[in-house]
Amino acid sequence: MKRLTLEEIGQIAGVSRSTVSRVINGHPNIRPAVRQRVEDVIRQTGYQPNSAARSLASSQSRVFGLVMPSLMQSAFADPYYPMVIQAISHACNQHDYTPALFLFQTLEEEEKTSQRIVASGMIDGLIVTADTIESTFVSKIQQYDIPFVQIGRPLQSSIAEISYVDVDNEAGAYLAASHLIQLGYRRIGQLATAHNIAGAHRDAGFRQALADRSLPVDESLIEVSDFSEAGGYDAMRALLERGPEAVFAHSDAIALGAIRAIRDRGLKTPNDIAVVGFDDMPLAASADPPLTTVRQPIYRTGTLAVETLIDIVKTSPAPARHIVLPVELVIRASSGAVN
Amino acid sequence: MKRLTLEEIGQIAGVSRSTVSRVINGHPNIRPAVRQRVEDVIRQTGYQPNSAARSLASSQSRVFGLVMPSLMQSAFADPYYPMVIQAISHACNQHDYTPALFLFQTLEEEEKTSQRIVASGMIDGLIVTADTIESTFVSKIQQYDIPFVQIGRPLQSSIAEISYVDVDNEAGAYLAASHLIQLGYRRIGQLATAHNIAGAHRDAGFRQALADRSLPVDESLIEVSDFSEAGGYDAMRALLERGPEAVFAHSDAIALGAIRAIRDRGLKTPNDIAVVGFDDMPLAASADPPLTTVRQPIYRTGTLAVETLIDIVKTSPAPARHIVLPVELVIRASSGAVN
DNA sequence: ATAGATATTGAGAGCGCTCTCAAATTCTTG
DNA sequence: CAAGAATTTGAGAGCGCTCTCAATATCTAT
Repeated sequence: MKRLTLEEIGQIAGVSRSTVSRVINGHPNIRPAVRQRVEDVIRQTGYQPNSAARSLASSQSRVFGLVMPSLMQSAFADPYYPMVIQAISHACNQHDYTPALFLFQTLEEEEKTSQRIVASGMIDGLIVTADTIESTFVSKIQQYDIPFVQIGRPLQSSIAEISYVDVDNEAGAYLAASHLIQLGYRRIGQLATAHNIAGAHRDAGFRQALADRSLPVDESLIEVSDFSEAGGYDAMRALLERGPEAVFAHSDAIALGAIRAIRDRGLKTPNDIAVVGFDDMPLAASADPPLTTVRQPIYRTGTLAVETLIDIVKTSPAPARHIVLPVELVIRASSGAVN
Repeated sequence: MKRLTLEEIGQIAGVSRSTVSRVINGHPNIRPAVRQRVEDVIRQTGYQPNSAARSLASSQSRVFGLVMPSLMQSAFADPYYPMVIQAISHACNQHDYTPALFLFQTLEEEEKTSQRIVASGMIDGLIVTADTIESTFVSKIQQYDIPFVQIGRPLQSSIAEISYVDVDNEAGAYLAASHLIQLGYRRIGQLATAHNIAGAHRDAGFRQALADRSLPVDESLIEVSDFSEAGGYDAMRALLERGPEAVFAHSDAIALGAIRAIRDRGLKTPNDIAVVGFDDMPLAASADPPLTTVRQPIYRTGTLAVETLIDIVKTSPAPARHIVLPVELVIRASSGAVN
C-alpha cells in the first residue's frame, strides 16, 4: 500500500495541496461542495497525513510524555501506577494525543533519556509523577520551556509555578485516623512511607486528627515501609512488639501485608488489631477481612492530568493549575466498624 | 533557551551542516580533529537534533508502539502487564527508542486510533500483546507493511508469518500438573482462563500431563475464570462443590483467590486442597501459604520483544522470528510438597 | 615534484506538511 | 450591471534534517 501525500490527494480531488490541508485541519472558508469532494477522496484512499512532516511544519507533535522518574522496581507492583497509565492512555486516545512512556529505574537512565526527549521537540508536554522527594527531574525540566503537569503535589519551594493534579492525602489520612479514634482505639500506629510527598501529607493528616482530639502521637508506633505488601508485612511485624490497637497504613498493599503479619502472629483483624488502608484498590474489597480504606480517584487523576496539560499547551504561557481531588473513607470490616 | 539547528552548530564549529550531520550519525571519514571540534560544540550547546525533521528526512522515527488491544479493565490489575511494560520501556531506553503506548479498552477506541498510528508513519514498529483470541488487531495490521512482533503466540492460522516471543505455557502447565500427580493427588482441578491462547496452551499441557500417566481428565473439575483474584475466588467456590484434591490455576492471582475461597470454606491449603499457580509474581512468595507456581520470565519476554523488533526493522524484509522461553516450577508450601 | 588514488567536505535537492500572501472567484449593493 | 467587499483558492517559501554527488584536500608512489 503506497503512502499518499497531500499533493496526490489534491490531484485526485482536483484541488491544490493547500485546500486539502485546510479540509484536514478543519479551516473555515471552504465551499461545502469542495470540502465534501476532498473528504470523500480521503476516506476512499485511507489517507493519513505524515506525522513527521506535520510536526516539522507546525512544530507540534501531539505527543505527550508520561514520565515516572526514579521508579523503584517495587512501585510498579502496586496497581496505582498501572491505573494511572491506563487513565492517561485513554484520555490521550480520546483527544488524539499519543502518550510516550518514560520509566526511569536509575538516575543514569533518567539523565540519558530526559535530555533527548525534552530538547528534540518530539514532545508537546509532559506528565510527571512525583514520587520521591529526592527526585530532581522536575527541577531539571523547569529550565526548558516545555509545558508539564505533575501528578502529586510538588515540593513547597516551587509549588506556585508548577501545575499539578493531586488527591487530598491529608484529608484522607485525617478521615482514616478519626475513624479509628471514634471507634475507641487509642494506641493507633502508622505504617508510613518515607521519601514521598504523599506520604508526608498522609502523616500530617494522621497527626492532625490525633491533635484535634488532644491525643498524643506515640512516635514508637510509627513504622516506615515501602509501598509493597512485603514491606507492610515487615513493618507490621516490628510494630507488633509495641502492641498497637489499630494501624493506619499508607497504602492497601501495605495494609494487606500488615494483616498477614497479624495473622501470622496468631492475632485477628480487626478483633485484636484494626487496620485501615489507603487507595481502595480492587483487591481491598475482597481481602480477608475486607479492607476499610481511603478511596482516591486514581483514574480521574490521570484523566485530569491529560486534560490540564492540553489546556496548558493551548493557552501557553499560562498560569499554573492546581487541582486537588477529594477522597472518601470506605468502611469495611478490617477497622472493626462493621462485620 | 533558543533551539539551535544543525546549520548553526556548523557555523560555530566552522564546518558545514553536512559535516555536523555526519558527526552526529557516526559516519566514517571525518578527520578526528574536526569530529572533536564538532562534538565539543554539541556538548557545550546541549544541541539536540529536531526529531520531526529527522523523521521526515530519514523516514524513520525511532518510536515503537506498544499495543494492548481489547484490554479488559481487570487485566491491568494483574502485575503481568505492568511488568511487561516496564521491561519494554527499559529496553527501549537502552536502544534509544521511544515507546508509545496504545491501550484499547473498546473496539471503537482500537479502530479510531490504530489507523492513525500505522498509517501516519509515526511509528517504526509495533509490539502487540496477544490476549484474546477474538482480537482482530493483528490481522488488521498485517495488511500494512509495518514491522511488528507479538508477545504470546499467534493463532495457528498465521503463525508462520508472524514474529513472536512467547513462554512455554504448555510445558509449564505440564510441570505443574505432573508435580501434583507425583504428590499423589488424583482429583486434580483446573482454574482455567478462556479466550486467550496462553490459556489454551496451559490447558493442553495440563491434559497432556494427565494423559501421560493414563489419568482421565474430569471435565467437571475445570472451572473458567478471568485473570483476577476475584475471578479465582468465584471459580474455586464453584469447584469446591465437586471436591477436588488439588487445583492448577492459570495465574497467581487466580490461585490467591482460590486459596481465599478454600479458607472461607473452613478448609486449609495445602492440607485439604493443594494449589499451584502460574507466573511467580512477587506476591507469590509471600502469600499465605507461599505459592507453588510456574515461573515465567516476564521481564525477559519484554526485553526480547524489543530486541527482536529492532532486529526485524534493521533487516526488513526479514523472515519471522519465533522465540519460546522456558519456564520453571517453583515449589513452595501451597502444593503440599514442603512446609 | 606530480599524477592518480583516496579521504574529507560542502552544496543542493528533497522529505510532506503548514502558513502567509496574493490572485481569482463569488457576492453585495447602488 | 459595474465596482467594491468578502470569500475561496493556489503558489511559494520554509520547517530542520538526510543523502547523493561533485568538489576539494590529502596521501601515495614514482
